[in-house]
Amino acid sequence: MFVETAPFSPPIPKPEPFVQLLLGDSKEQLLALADNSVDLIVTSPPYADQRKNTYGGISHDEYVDWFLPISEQLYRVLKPTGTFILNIKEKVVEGERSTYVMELILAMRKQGWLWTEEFIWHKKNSYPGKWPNRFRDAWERLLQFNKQRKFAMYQESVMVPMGDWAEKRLKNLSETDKVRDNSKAKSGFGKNVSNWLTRDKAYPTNVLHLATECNNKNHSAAFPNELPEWFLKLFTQENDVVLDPFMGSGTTVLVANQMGRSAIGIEIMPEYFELVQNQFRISADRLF
Amino acid sequence: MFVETAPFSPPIPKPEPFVQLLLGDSKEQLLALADNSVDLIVTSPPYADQRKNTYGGISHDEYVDWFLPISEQLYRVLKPTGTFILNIKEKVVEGERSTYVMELILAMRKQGWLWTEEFIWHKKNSYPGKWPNRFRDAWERLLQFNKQRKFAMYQESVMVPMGDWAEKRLKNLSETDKVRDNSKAKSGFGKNVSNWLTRDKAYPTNVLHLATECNNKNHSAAFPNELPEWFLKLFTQENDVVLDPFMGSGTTVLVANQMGRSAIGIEIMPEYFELVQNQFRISADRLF
DNA sequence: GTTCCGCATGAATCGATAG
DNA sequence: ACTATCGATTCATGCGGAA
Repeated sequence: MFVETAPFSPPIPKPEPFVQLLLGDSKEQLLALADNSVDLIVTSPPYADQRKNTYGGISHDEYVDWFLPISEQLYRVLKPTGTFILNIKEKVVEGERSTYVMELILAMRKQGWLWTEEFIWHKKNSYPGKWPNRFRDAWERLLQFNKQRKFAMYQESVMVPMGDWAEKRLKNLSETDKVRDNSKAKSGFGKNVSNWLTRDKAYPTNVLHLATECNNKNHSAAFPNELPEWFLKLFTQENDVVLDPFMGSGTTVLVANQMGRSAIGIEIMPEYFELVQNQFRISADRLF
Repeated sequence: MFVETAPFSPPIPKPEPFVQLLLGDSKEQLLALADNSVDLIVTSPPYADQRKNTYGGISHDEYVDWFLPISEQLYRVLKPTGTFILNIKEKVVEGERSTYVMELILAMRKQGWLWTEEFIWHKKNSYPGKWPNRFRDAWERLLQFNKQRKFAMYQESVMVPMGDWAEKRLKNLSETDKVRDNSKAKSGFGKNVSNWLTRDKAYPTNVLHLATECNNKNHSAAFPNELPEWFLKLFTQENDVVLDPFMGSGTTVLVANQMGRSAIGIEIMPEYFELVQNQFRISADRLF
């Protein structure tokens, strides 16, 4: 017979992922967000001297000064265990790579940010073209910043299948493995073997191989779904809060919503803002 | 009837590639070289806080001050149309990526160098390991510096045959790539393939996919032959002069010699210096 | 000659332990 | 407290020997 042990206790409040879209300038709109309230920031701000016709084009010598007040707000709203992923790449100015990204990293460190890692996004199908003294630019930076050395990271969620060699390797553990493990206690060795036997996946590296999005979303920046998806898996769990202060066509917030994360998006251009709003209305209509 | 137009003129001097190996500190040995005499510098200096047992290990806060006098000499000896390729990567210090490479780039620009490009060397077989807040580091920087905007570049020499490239590329697609490619990415890839069919050769991008050399050369740095080979093809012709101020196990000078380029190598460690000397003696014995 | 398979090892990084 | 050394973790690659 079933016994109700706590008949009058209220139901456990099930956290419901929310979506919050803010129209306006990032620097100002961020003021509406509470301190230490965001688990992950993933964004691709307008690059210097690019997308002039849509964003007004911040020149590369003003870029750092323009970005620092925003990154200061981002620092405030991010949880201590949170992560900030910044997708950026400097363009060529008078035959040289511009140095504003490096200057930005150095300046953000003075703000208190830790520059934890630099992931490389290898764009497998980069835009074709030919120049007399330059090849196609096939990569972008994905800068990881944190507030402290210990931050939330769920590595298992982005593991990938191992190579074929694993099967052969697992058949009979080589002497090398045994030798390398011999300093360990016996129990440790046994544990290690069991790890190997159940393992068919390997941890990825800090180089991501993704194609750029081909379908045009009426937004000039090509940002594949896989990019935010990967970082969302890696740095958040369900119901965590994800922020994109430069929402654009909404890739990050849409992916976050689909993955059961709460999403906050800020966008200054009304066209893009409404575009994303409509996207959410469409999915809401489908759900109800 | 054949008319000798200049019967007494001396025979046109056939330039003969030379090899010059200098034992000692780079900063001092470089003084022996003439101004504007080198076509290409390809080098991989000891990274900060690394290779302590062999090179003494320059700490990351002293690194820029240590390197600048050398890069000043390199600037002097490089031809105006020459190129300087610097292979380097910062390591993690107290949970953060060290910033000394960025500071070096900024300082070298003040010396007069143009920071033309940053190639990415994707190390397919990067060092394994697992850490609570970090994945394996699978890439290094290949910084391109020049003295002027117009420099010698032979793009055609590094073009890859289409079929071959596609074949190799497809063969090399790891499980990781396959899994991370969703349908969209595949369609993009396929679209590109159809484009390739109309052409014979393709220009590469600024991302290089190479494995580190595993065979032991009694030198701690893993530097595959393909790396200097690629840059030698791209930035030099036969009989041009190639310099490596941190010769190490001699990969760059040996490749340069095999490719019919003149090679100058500087190395401070007598063991490595003799190792390279012996390599050249061996190949000389084989030739004569 | 090929292909297959065993094997060592690499610019790594973190945390614990020792001086 | 601060630095130096050591052990544990882990995967793609090329070589050499074997089939």
